[in-house]
Amino acid sequence: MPRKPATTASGSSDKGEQAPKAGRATPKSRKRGKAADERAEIRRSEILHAAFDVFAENGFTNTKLDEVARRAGIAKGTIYLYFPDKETLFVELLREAARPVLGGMQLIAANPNIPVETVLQRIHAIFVDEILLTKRKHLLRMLIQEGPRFPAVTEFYYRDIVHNALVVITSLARRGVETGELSDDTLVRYPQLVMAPLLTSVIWDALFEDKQHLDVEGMLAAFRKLLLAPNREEA
Amino acid sequence: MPRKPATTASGSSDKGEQAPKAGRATPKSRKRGKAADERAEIRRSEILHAAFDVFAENGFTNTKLDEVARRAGIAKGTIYLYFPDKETLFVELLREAARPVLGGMQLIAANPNIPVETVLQRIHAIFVDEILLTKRKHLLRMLIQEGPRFPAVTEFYYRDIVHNALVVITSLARRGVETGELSDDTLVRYPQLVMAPLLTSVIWDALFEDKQHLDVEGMLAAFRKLLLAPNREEA
DNA sequence: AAGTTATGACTGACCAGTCAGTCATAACCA
DNA sequence: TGGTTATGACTGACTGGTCAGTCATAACTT
Repeated sequence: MPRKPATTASGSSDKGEQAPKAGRATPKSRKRGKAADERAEIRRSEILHAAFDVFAENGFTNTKLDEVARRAGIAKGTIYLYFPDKETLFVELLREAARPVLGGMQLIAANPNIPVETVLQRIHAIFVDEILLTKRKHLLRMLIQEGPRFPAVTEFYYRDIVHNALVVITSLARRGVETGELSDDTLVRYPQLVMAPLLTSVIWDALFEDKQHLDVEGMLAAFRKLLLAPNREEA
Repeated sequence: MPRKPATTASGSSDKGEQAPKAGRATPKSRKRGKAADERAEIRRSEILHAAFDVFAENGFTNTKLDEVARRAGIAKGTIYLYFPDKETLFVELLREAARPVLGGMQLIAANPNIPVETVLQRIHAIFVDEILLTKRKHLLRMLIQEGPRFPAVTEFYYRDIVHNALVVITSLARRGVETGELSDDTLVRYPQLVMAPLLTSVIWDALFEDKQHLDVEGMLAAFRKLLLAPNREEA
């Protein structure tokens, strides 16, 4: 919950002002040339980068903007030149973090006629490389917990990531059924299943990996085999 | 005038006392009869019940003990007569919440020689009934996010729930392999797979259910079929 | 110099945890 | 039994510390 503003009883200098809570707050570069614009963009991403680390480590509420500023090597006030408030910084961060996964997804979607097994493998690989092996896994955990508090975030993730992924998987599954690579229409009806072991991996990694190792690659491979194997005839 | 001095001889009875931060803090009912002990137990569970709701709705950090007190219909101070601090209240709550699942697990473990399919079905059913269809699903999401901050919690959950479940599933899988109900040893090597669609369901429910309905029972059934079906021969 | 960007001390809301004091009930007394 | 005292569960105003967001001022750019 965004804490109340500090309502300083200062001068009455509000005259319309910014529309409430509307995206970008980058220093208004009216006359700035590309040099300054570039610098601003760099600043912005420096802040996002620092924010990424801190949010991933501490979650939304436990992240202090003082800490973000410290890690970015700037003063706290500077953050507010680039983002209107903590929540927006958080949302932008999640948007940013989604990019590589989204990109990978689209890349896969653009390439039809590759064996179903290969595509599944690639989907799993993207997830492992871009999430499980990076700090993004912590953002994912955050999303799981905090998502409901930020409708804009879940909306974005559903529309731009989840829906896309499911479409890709579903059409893939359809093809698999037609070509006989898949034994039934389970994946067509429940494409979410493809992501299930991935989510499980992230959760296991965060909570229990120190107690018992989980061979994620192995599990994913075994899982794909389950999905594919139409029939396992003995010799 | 804030707070009278009036030095009542109240707090002069400390002699060793409990070690700091160690479990129970129930009002020391030394001479109280069962009536009072009972009342204390009721109070305790009233607090836990209120805390359950509030923690489930808001997560750890966003839960205000003032709110817990309000919902329990008591004063905030009273909470501290039963729990030493917020964290302990939280941990006890999670312990309490784990019981039914743990119980169901043990029940299943105690009954060997039931078809593998049935056992899997029961494991899924317990999870659905006791977690997905209750507010416990929110606690589970919380655990996913906050777990790493509370080692005592993950330790407890691993030892008492997860490990148990995996043992049950593993031995079940072994039996399945022997009897031929399972086509290979995937589940023996990766028993975590059984839980994967369940976790996915909880996450989907929290984030995307309002955007797209997921038929959990159907997905679980389809998934079990994948696990079992050793071969799907056409007629 | 004029305008833009950066700073960090400051403000006020917020909240976990405390403790002096209250009061219903139990225990004791005549 | 009726009256008195002791008990301790309960209360909620209060403290100390935290932190999002502000703004007067400084530093830099052009």
